[in-house]
Amino acid sequence: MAGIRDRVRAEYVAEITEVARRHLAERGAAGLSVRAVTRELGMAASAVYRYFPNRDALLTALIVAAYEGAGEAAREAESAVDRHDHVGRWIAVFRAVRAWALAHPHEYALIYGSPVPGYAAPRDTTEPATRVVLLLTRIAHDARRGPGLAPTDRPPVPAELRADLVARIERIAADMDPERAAMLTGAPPETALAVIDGWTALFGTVGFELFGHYDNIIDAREAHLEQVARTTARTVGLPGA
Amino acid sequence: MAGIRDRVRAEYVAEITEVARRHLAERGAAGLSVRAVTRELGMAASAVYRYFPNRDALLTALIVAAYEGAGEAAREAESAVDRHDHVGRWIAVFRAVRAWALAHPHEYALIYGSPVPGYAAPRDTTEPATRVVLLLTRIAHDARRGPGLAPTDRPPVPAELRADLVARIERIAADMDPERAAMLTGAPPETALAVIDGWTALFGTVGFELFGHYDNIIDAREAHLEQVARTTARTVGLPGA
DNA sequence: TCTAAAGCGAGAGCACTGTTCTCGCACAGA
DNA sequence: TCTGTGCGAGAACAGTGCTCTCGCTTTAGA
Repeated sequence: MAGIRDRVRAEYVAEITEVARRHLAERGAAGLSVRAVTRELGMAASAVYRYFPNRDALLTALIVAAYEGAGEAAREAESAVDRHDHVGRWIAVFRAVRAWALAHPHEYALIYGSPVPGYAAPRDTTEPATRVVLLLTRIAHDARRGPGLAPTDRPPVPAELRADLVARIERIAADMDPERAAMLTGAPPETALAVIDGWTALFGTVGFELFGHYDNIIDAREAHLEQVARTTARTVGLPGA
Repeated sequence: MAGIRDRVRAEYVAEITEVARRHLAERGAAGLSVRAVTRELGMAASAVYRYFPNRDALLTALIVAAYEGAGEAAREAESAVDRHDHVGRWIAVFRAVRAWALAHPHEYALIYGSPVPGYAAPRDTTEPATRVVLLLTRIAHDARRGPGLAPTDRPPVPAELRADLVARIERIAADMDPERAAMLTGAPPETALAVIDGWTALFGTVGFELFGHYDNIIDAREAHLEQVARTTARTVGLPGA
């Protein structure tokens, strides 16, 4: 039975996380101080250790929240587009991720910049981290099942990479419900690779913009990101791209 | 006149930077402590402030060193390839950057992960940061001047992005010596865009590998990066890709 | 060559950090 | 109603970046 104490506890965890999230948004991960968070909440610094074992655990909670925020922004934007307009859905995901990143730069940096706590991502973060790439995979899957994917002009995939992709896809699909698994196993590895590379191009481009690597090189940031979206959509073979 | 004092001073700066670089490589940017550095050098913590105004300035020196290390690794690998093998040179750059990143993960994270000091990159870092993209640009330029670039299957570049690219290229070329400027102004903006996107794909892919985003998704990392190199080389239009 | 100025290293000190420990208090469950 | 557990507060520790002052050394100029 979830007693009163558990309820209060969950509320406290949420409260601490929310204040920490705001501090992160304002000052960045390096400037996130558990003492400052507790100060704002009017509690002793040591009290937070009843809820989070250490600062890294607090950061991990923020990492999960950030992945969910980005994934949710992408999902929402994509779902607003006509489901038969596959290119439109693909571009919507790109736009939404960029918009989310610009609105939450520190949270973006936390999840797609240098991993700050340690090197091994905690287990809890792996599932929300895959949301966007799964969304892109679903779009490719829908296009393949519908009008079909257009032939693409890509270098042949070497055997080693091909075998690796097939093996990985099967292992991931094995842990999924059948409906989602079919989304993965149905497509040829070339398509999976194109989706992965499109996903990488999305975050690579947004990251380069956000971290200043395009300063003095590209000014039309939005137009550029959309061009990257169109180019990767064509590489995947989305019809009409 | 460069007095003895200036010489000693330069040596001290180099010594501090070197120890700091080693600490960075071992413990990462977050674990870089100026006190620890001075301790190892047997000097008082306050003494370092005679050479660097603050910790961020020390980090900036390390950022410059890291950019130079990555750029030098790329340049060296590229120069070892037959200059007429444009695809080979392109792939060599990709391989070299990845190898450097794997060998220097914390330094890679410092320059291509989240910007840790502030948001505006110090002036000194902008020049070394462009080395790799300039190298890729030169390869495309050499191919265009030699056998010519193959036609590529890309979505048309919208007018806004096109105009921005042309304007940016001219502004950058205006600050260069004529020989290097020709490398930029000669090519159509489509080629420049393909090079920029290839550069982005390179660091996006390497970053995703290094920061764990490919965990459980791609295992054949080297083969994948080379596939990305081939794909981007084809998008640029390098003959034979 | 002598002197004033500038550069320098050491040390103390400040305000801050994450984290641990101990102490009472309050409350949930038997 | 009693008791053990969970909890918050506060002190304490080791560490951080950084500033300031104090003498000493080296430099530059008259």
